[in-house]
Amino acid sequence: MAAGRKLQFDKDQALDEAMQVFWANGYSGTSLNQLTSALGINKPSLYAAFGNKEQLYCRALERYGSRYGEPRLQHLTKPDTSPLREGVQAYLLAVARFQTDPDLPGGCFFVQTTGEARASAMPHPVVDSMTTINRQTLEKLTGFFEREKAAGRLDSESAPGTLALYLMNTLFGMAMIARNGATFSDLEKVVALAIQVF
Amino acid sequence: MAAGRKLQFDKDQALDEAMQVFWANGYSGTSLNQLTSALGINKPSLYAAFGNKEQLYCRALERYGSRYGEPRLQHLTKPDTSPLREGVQAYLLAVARFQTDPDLPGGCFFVQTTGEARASAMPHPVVDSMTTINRQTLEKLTGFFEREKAAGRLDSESAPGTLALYLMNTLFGMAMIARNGATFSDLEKVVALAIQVF
DNA sequence: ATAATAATGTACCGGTCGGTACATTGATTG
DNA sequence: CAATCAATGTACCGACCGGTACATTATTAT
Repeated sequence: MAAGRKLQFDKDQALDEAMQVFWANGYSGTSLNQLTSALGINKPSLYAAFGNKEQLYCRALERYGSRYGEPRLQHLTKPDTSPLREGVQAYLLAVARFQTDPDLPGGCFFVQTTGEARASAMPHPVVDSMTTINRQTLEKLTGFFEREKAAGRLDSESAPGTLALYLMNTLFGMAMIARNGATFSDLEKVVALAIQVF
Repeated sequence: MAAGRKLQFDKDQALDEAMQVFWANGYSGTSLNQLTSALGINKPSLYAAFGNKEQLYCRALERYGSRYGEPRLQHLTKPDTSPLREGVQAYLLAVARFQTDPDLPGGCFFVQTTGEARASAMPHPVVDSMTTINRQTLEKLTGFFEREKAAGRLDSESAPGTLALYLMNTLFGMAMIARNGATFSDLEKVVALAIQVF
């Protein structure tokens, strides 16, 4: 083992905390003092562990994707035998769950970042990272509908890309009305209507 | 006429500029220097005309509502004889037009503000104002569906409040995917699917 | 003309921003 | 036991933040 003093905080836990602070307050709405007091460490420790504010934000984005984004996507592909509409419904409801979780900042960190991405105060690497994430998400959803269509389980005449865009629109909308205070029950009603399209 | 030097800028025009700067960069992402250079005036003039940053933001919200929000709402009620679905379509497409206008910051200023409203850096009066606007919008949409239902032009079995929430969800979603770079053509496809619910 | 009034330009205020230098503390290696 | 090395706490940096004091410039009323 390397010599020297040990880390006096849990790096993963600190990253989770930072993610929530950024999620709640945005990039330019979050100060280093907010971060250090939320993480319970001081600035030199934060900089030694994560680089700087911009790099910490990018790592928080990655953490959010692996912790909240990707796990829910599995609802789409898991039950291959059930109707398409049920898979989409399960996916949307799973997303609605954590978007309205009272222990979380509300909505979706990706959507928050997308909204802030055109601000001049947002560093370009963060914008690029967010753009890539959104493009990949749309591609994943498009691929899902393409496979469903090839399998003959897609009644709609719409193109897979169009269905993916509509689903993305629904997801983004849910994030914002959750941010505005909508409850899980509210989102349930929205989902019930939204899946009629499929 | 009152004595004293004349205003050397157009107040309405300056408010429009300020609205766009806030719309593009958010509350905490916008600095006074950005505002003064965009409006072409200096700080004392800005403060004499609009109070402070917080009050200017609230006036920008009002301006946005009267300039972009309310005019589009009339698409819902104007053609009382046409099918409900066509009215909703006309409304959504009119919204999609300015959300993707290349001369505007993209998306919806109200949605941007809603996303930032839970940030600790956001002044409470702004949050209250935004909360009221969103509540009133939902009430207007609910009232629309209630009247349509009373007139027997509503096929859906869903409650007016639920339909209003779904419409709001669609509007918020459109704002975010427009913010993410979606074109009017993209939003057209989303609208075509979204109105199938009605 | 001159007094009164209102908007402008400049220069500045205390406070906070993101980021860091440096000395100290604690753990490992020999 | 030093000697070494990494993480911490403190104290600070220049830059920018929102906001304002004050003198100057225009404009109107007397």
